[in-house]
Amino acid sequence: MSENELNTEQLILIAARKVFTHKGFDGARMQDIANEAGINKALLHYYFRSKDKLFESIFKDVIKTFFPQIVSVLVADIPLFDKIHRFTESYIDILVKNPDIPVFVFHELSVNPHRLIGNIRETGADIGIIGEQLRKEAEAGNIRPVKPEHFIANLISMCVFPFIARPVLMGIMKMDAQGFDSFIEERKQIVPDDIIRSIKV
Amino acid sequence: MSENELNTEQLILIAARKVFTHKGFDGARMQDIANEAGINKALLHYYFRSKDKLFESIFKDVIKTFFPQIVSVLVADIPLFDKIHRFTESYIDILVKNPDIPVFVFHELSVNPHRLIGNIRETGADIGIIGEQLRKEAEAGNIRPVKPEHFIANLISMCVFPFIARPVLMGIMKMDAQGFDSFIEERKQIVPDDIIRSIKV
DNA sequence: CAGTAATTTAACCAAGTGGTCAAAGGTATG
DNA sequence: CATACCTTTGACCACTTGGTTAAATTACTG
Repeated sequence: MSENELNTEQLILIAARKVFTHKGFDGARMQDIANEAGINKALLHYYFRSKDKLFESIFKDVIKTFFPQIVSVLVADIPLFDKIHRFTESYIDILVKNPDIPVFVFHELSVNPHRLIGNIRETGADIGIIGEQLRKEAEAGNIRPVKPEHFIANLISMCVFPFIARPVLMGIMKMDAQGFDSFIEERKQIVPDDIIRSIKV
Repeated sequence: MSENELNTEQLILIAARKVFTHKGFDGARMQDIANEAGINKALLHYYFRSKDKLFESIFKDVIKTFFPQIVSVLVADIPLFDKIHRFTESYIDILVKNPDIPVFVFHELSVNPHRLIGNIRETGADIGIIGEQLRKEAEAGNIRPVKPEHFIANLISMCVFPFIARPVLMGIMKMDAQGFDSFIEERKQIVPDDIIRSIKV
């Protein structure tokens, strides 16, 4: 077997991720996933015992590949304004490659909070470091004092929301798919600029 | 019959809205809705022919009661900075009363864009007026020139996103339900302030 | 109050769902 | 080649689903 050939388990995971993120847990059919993977439905139960178990694998995987990439920039030891620029750019890049993830995650979290919230907690995301950085910059007189909760909420909101509201934004702004892509590309500059303008003294 | 007594059709609509917005179309069961309304399942099909038809009623209704309230402020003939404050306050107020609506709408739109996008188009939301206002304010030297698409995207993002990401934000910011409410209340001031700071000359 | 129409119900149905299982096919090891 | 083990499959099952229907109940109307 060649190196780049995928084994059945990987094949299932890829197919399941595609179907679950597109249709959600309730909308996804085991048969859909089997078809997408080009295998028999019973094989899904052979590798993963149930739909729930399979879903949990996917959800865990999505969270574990998403959050750390984002958090790593936020807690990095680099100047604040650099950090804001880098965060925006890398976050939007990830989202361009995975545009369905936000709606998927937030919907599942909303429908089933108690069961899935643990996966978020486990990531150990912490705003302590960025809070400290904001405090120091304010003390040094580089920015005005800001609450880290709102700073982070603003930053993440402006990056993620357009991907969640894509069809609505395309509607009210009369953009086609290509127009939306340019719009997103522009935001890599606009978002950090506006954020920095809003915190500068 | 007293005035405040609801007829069966209204009863169904209220129950259906609750179940659909909580569980989504795929997760909602006709039996759930019947139970919630305290009626027989067959009655749902008597008043609304199918699950699809019932859902469409709810979705249309949600869109029609949501969008106009938001757009009306955006196109009102009031000074820009007032408008930003009023928009934020009224939008957040609506969201506090209907916290599940954003995730519901965006998920359904994401799972079934072709079928539902018409409901958005019909609202006739238009950013022309606010675009014009921004242009004039920039000409008058009150703000710097900004692209209306990004201005609106920023404004809406910062208002709506916290409601979409509520469980995640509560997790990383270590807030309980009450803490989240205060956080949202704070944003009525923070969001317009930050937006205005970002566009002032 | 009779009779007609609108409303509500319980029982039922066909299709689709997640899940099981025994058997077949494949692969490594002695 | 035999044997044991892992992988894959088609057929199947119990249960849930949206939806139907005929009968029962209620409301309206002359």
